[in-house]
Amino acid sequence: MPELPEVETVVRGLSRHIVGQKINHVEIKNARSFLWSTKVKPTAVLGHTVKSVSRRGKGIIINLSKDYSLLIHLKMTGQLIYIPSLRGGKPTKQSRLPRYARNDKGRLNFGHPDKNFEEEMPSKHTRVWLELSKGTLYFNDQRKFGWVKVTATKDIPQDKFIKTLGIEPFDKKFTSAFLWDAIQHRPRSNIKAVISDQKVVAGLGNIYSDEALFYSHLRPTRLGKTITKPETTKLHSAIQKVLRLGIKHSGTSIANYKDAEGLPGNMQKYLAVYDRKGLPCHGTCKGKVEKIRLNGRGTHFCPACQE
DNA sequence: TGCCCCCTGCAG
DNA sequence: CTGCAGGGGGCA
Repeated sequence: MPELPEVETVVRGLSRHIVGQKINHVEIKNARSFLWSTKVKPTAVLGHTVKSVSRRGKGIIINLSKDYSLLIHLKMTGQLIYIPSLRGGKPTKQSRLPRYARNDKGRLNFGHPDKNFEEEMPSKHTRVWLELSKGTLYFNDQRKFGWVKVTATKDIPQDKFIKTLGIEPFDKKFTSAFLWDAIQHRPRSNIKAVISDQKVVAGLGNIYSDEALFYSHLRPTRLGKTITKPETTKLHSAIQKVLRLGIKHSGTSIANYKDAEGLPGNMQKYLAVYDRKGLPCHGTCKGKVEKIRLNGRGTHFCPACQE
């Protein structure tokens, strides 16, 4: 369930490890996971070098030399994991990655709770992999919802996924006034639907929407037209607060999120309501977290302190 | 604007 | 074995 903090964590990890590396080979194990725009050939990326890695909403952009880019969406279960080439069972000097989770034998265990766990790469969920100069980048995706798309860099703004995205939550134009305006345009929608709409603000998914509403003391079911200006101001800062917290803790690993080094995030330990059904609210209200279904999504809130 | 679909794995 | 997990596209 990668949302903005998880995607940002992956992007930062990839930036550290794959920039400057050349793409030598692309292996496609699941055809539907690999797409290309009509203007480019799927082989266009071969022989090109990674210039930078960035993020737009929940989308990942790997910018290549010769003005090509890879646009990647992890959707629900996608992972982008970089493994350096091994020489004699040890990482080469230039590809050493001390942050990798290792088991007792010093083998990579991908942050698995079982110390002896060793996952094969490619795994049965690897849909695409890119062989780079010093290692391999694996795109794993259990549920096959995600994709890797080859595009010309100049066409990215017109890409059908990118062009629908709203404002970045850390853009200085994302103000409380902007959010107020968006809410006024959706008076009959519940507030959770507004803030998790990627066309409004890009990056909040189910987890961080529930968390932001908790910190702003707003019940997810509240209709847009009932939200006041002071509440909007609180919501605006809560959105930035929960996203920053998520990034600080390297994202939330509840199902299968892993960062670019195969390590899980820690944000699940700091969630106030998400995945805490029936547990006591962290506030002083003595309420218990409730879980309801809203907009077809599991929705968590504290009935005592969210009005 | 809300609901179904795309998929797979896992909890109940 | 059923239903749920939920990002986002597409459709009525």
